[in-house]
Amino acid sequence: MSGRISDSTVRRLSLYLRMLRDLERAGVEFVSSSQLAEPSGATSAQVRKDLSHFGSFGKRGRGYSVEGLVRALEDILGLSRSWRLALVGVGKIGSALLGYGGLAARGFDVVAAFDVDEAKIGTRAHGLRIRPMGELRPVIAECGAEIGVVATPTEVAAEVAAELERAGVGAILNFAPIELSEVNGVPIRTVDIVLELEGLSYLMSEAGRRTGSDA
Amino acid sequence: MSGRISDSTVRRLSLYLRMLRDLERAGVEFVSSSQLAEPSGATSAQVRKDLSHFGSFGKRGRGYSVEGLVRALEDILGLSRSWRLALVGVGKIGSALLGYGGLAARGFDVVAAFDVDEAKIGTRAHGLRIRPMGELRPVIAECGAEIGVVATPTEVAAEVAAELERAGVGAILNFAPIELSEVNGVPIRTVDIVLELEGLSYLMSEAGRRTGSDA
DNA sequence: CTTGGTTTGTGAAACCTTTCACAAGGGCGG
DNA sequence: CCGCCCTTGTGAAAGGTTTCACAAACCAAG
Repeated sequence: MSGRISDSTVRRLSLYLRMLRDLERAGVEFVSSSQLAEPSGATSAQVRKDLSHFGSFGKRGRGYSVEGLVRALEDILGLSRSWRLALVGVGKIGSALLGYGGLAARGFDVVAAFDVDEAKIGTRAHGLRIRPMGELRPVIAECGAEIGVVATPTEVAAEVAAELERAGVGAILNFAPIELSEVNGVPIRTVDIVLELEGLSYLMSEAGRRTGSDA
Repeated sequence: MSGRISDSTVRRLSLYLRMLRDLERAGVEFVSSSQLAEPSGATSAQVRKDLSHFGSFGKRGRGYSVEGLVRALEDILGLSRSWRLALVGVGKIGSALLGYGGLAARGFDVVAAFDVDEAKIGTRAHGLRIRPMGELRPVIAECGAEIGVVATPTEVAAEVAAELERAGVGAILNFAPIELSEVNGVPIRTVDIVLELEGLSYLMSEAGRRTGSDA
């Protein structure tokens, strides 16, 4: 067991955990790998392989204890604790994040928000005071935020990410449509809506080319 | 050349195109695969392989014509036209999308918006009238939207996606934290912020385990 | 026209992920 | 306690993606 775990495996673990929590709430006690596989579009073998990287959690002939596996996955994914987020850029996307209750509900608390806009600084957005960029380092140090969120215009995203790293965050979530390069081992995930739309555009064009070209 | 193109290849093509457009704006005429590779974190060989699936676009010894490759990639990705989006759910995320100019700037126009909330229906958000869910089918048919955007609560996301499919969209972008299964060949991309954060949580916990466990 | 420096396009190799298939183990009814 | 059915955990096989490495092609200079 163990080794380097692929991104896709970790993604699936999150999906398994989601389903397991639903099952736990529903009072189910045991679940099989094939039941677990269904909602994430995986196969039962994949579920078992994914889990086998971390240990042996099931009972042969019986399946997995829902409660046991929930705890195990929370441990593996680092979700038995909550994480503090520092948001940079309180524009459209930043505000939406602040107002999105789903984050706090899943253990991701936005504890600080920053912006360059003088008009916004000092005001409150969803109960959080917006601070000037100059305070980024001390405030992050003080409140102990572990994850930085970049919700700024593209032009300054790289600079902001670097500043967040210097401020000591352990990971960065980026919403700007730019590929930020991970440095100092601080992992970065980019959520790029335009990229997703372009992927769909490709698939639709491709489909059109296949069915429509022989007219 | 050609065959089934992987998701990751298509993602990279989008990134190449972004860089190429910058270069075109800057007046650069030729670019090599290694220059093109840098910002997306790919290798020069990967750039060449990615492009080779679609044809032969470069000149040996010289590189790629920036303008030529921009046009070629726009064609491949289906971006020489613009696409119409129909948004379902004008809550936090939906509003942020409506207000985000980056979409229209890149050829993705939101042409219709729907919600169940009686208080919102009939009002305007960023210049677009919000319509009741009951009008979804006729309105989508009328305005010819090709892409449906699901920005609803998780509980109704699957139902909404199915309804969008029935209304005739060719692809779906989903913001609800649920894995929607593609049916009838209508591709679905999910943007799942919590999943990304959990991925970061895993990496940070892993890093902590490695460096911190031998204390 | 020839030579030298450069970069593409591409098979082959290396690497990584997913699927297969089955032995090993566990529970339950009798 | 025994035998049957079920499901896990896992090597091996298959399938896919990335990297390597080099011949073929192009440009420019002489």
